[in-house]
Amino acid sequence: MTTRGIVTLRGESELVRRAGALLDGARREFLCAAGGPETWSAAVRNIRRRPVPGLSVRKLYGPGVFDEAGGPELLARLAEADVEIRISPAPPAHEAIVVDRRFAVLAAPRSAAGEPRTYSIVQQPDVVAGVRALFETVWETATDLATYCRAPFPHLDEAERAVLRSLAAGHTDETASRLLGVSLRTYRRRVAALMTALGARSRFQAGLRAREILGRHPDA
Amino acid sequence: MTTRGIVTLRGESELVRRAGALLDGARREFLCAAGGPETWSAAVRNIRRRPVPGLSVRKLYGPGVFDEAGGPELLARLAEADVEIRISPAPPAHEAIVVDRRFAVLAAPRSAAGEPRTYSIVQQPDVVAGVRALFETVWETATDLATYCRAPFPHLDEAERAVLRSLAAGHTDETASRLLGVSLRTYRRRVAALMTALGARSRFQAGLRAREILGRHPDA
DNA sequence: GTCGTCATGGCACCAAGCTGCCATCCGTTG
DNA sequence: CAACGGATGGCAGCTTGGTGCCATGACGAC
Repeated sequence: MTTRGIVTLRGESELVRRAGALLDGARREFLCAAGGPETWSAAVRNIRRRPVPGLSVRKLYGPGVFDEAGGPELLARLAEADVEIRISPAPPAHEAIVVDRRFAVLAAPRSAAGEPRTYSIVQQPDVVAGVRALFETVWETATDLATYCRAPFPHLDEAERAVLRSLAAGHTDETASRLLGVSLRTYRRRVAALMTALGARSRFQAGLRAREILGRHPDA
Repeated sequence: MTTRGIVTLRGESELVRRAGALLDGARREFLCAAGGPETWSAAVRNIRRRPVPGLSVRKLYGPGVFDEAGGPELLARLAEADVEIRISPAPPAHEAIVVDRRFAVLAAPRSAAGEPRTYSIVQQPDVVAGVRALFETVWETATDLATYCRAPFPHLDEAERAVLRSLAAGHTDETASRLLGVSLRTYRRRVAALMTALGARSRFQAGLRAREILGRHPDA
């Protein structure tokens, strides 16, 4: 049995001061998961500005990035800088960074007002590998930014979700409309509206997009 | 800045001996991510046998569980024991356990023959929360076992994936068949076969299922 | 060679889905 | 009250999808 340490830093300023060089030293891989653009303040975001040849940078966001101030701008800048970006319907609640499979930075939840947020840096190989593996798994099921931009996750109201559930259940329009207690015509109108909202040209595409939006549990 | 430790154990026997009681002490939540059933040997799996009232147990596997020996049996046993199970198309490459939001166990990759595998136990709150958040994100996009059992991810050959891509692209059957260089009749036949393989009753359902199987990148 | 099997493609027909048009029934506004 | 916008439902007609039937051609087994 061996023991190795975790370094916990208090506040972003300390993070930048003490880990900035570390983050900036990424050579092969830089993975970052966050809910929105505000996650790492400008100070943190500004480290790692210079492009590094051979460095693969991947950022994972929630659908909220676009809603927050500065989100679209940030994404545009990142996309230009050869950063791979994907959107996950369920954003990670805590931010995480993994660099070169060597270390991981994990952010604590936003703390009470005034209290500085803490950031923990791990170097232990099993832990870094474990965090990285989870990141990869989420990455695999997330949507590429370009795809997302073509048709961002729309906000669906309850009626629209009901239609979606009917479709997911595999009913014909006939039975689905009866189950929902509306006419066939209305049901079809709603399906059409839904497909427009999803930016889908076929019901198959609508199915694809629906799964992205709802996660895998449209019946929930 | 503070430092807190990680405990690394060598081999499952040491894990069971030293962390068995810890794992067994789960009171509220027990999360486990693994590629297949062989992940934790019988010794590890046997701890935590007694049902604990109020304890929520969630297990996340890859599609490989069913292929490995003992997989279906294990799942059947777990399902009976009120364990929530979901299947992710991209299984986590490293196993992870999070207990009561208090600590996480992360397994190293399978080591060379003879070498005991190592397991690292973390208690630092930020790290545990970070690992847990990533688990949750994967969980959200994974498929419930019951759903999966109704139609497990089939193995698709290249022709079938080509059809799938066409559908995902939103082409009509007419254009899709031309693009694939086959007749309309043949294309439709293939779509029908695909839907059967996917266990889908409508193209919408096929879309849902397709996304589950391919992750979110059918075009790749 | 002759089978049998299998994937293909053409044809036809039916079922399902899509949508334009119009009438109706709200609830709101003036 | 009338006027309006918005959601609804019925109808009709067109497009798309789904499938049974049969003919053809490729391939391997016999």
